[in-house]
Amino acid sequence: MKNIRKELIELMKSGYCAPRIVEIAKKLKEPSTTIHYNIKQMEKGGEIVGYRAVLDHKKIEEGFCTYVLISLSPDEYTDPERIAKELSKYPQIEDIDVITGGWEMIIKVRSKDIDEYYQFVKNVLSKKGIAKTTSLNSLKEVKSNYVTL
Amino acid sequence: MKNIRKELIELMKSGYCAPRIVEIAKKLKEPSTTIHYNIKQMEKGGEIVGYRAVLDHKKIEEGFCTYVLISLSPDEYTDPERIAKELSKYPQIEDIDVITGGWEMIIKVRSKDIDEYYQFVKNVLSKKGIAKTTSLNSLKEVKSNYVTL
DNA sequence: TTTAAAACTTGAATAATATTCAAATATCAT
DNA sequence: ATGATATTTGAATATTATTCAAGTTTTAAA
Repeated sequence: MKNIRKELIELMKSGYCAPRIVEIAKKLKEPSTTIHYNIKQMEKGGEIVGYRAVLDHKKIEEGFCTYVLISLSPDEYTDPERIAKELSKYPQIEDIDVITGGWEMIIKVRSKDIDEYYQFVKNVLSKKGIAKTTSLNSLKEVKSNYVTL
Repeated sequence: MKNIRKELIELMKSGYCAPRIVEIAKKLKEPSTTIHYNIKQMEKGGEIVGYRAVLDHKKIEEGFCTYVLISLSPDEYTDPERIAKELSKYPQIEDIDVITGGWEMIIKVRSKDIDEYYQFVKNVLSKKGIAKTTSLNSLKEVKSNYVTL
């Protein structure tokens, strides 16, 4: 056995997928060439950024999901995007938003378990510029990526 | 013109997409039938829930993104999933998690603008059982769905 | 260690789908 | 109104997914 499934999942997490033009055409009762044309236009226009698989993270060793509210140190207030972009390279992070309210940033992190998450906190969230973090751990994922689980 | 693009987007938000088996096979340098077999197995096993388009919400009239921290009233503590499941039917909500910490639930909501969001708050977040909400508005989406924007 | 069942891999053939093309139609800007 | 640009569409072609059957590996139990 080759155990390529981890690699498969990594690839399909953010690409290597495509729209099903014929199925959409049937659903909307339009010619498939019309659907094709419109989708290509939306890709060119940037409305559609890509295509990906929706995964059940409990089943792929990523069952530990945390939302982290992040407070930056005062000297970073002027450019929260700098730290946000630095964080974006970590594959464990699914979402990053700069926000209003009592914190400057929120991120969504996926790890195998609390031990792996602790490693992530030590390695990534200890960066200078990050003053304080509040971890909100997911007890039950009810809806993810518009899909009710 | 038919303006089917809204419908296209709604369909592709949570389905009507598929993996690109030949591309994956080339990338991993494996026969496409092997990739096909393994992906089908992961679909049957539930690791892969579906396939969807990743969208630039700023460009599709959904530029207003809010994370809402939700406190439930004490009599709902025993079953936070009941309200979570009720909320899951609203198409504006991308994610719902029951969480630990100072709140019982977090949701991610997409709307056109603050007016539309206000309608959502009035219509949806006024449900009995929800005691208090804290809205964290996204000022800048840096990473979404594992894709850096 | 042997053995049989189950799971996985793979190439060849086929079925299904995406893409290209060209012509017709509709929309837009002036 | 009018020319330019964008969209729709069917037919032809190119590409890709799927099925199938045979071989191989892994697993579990004696």
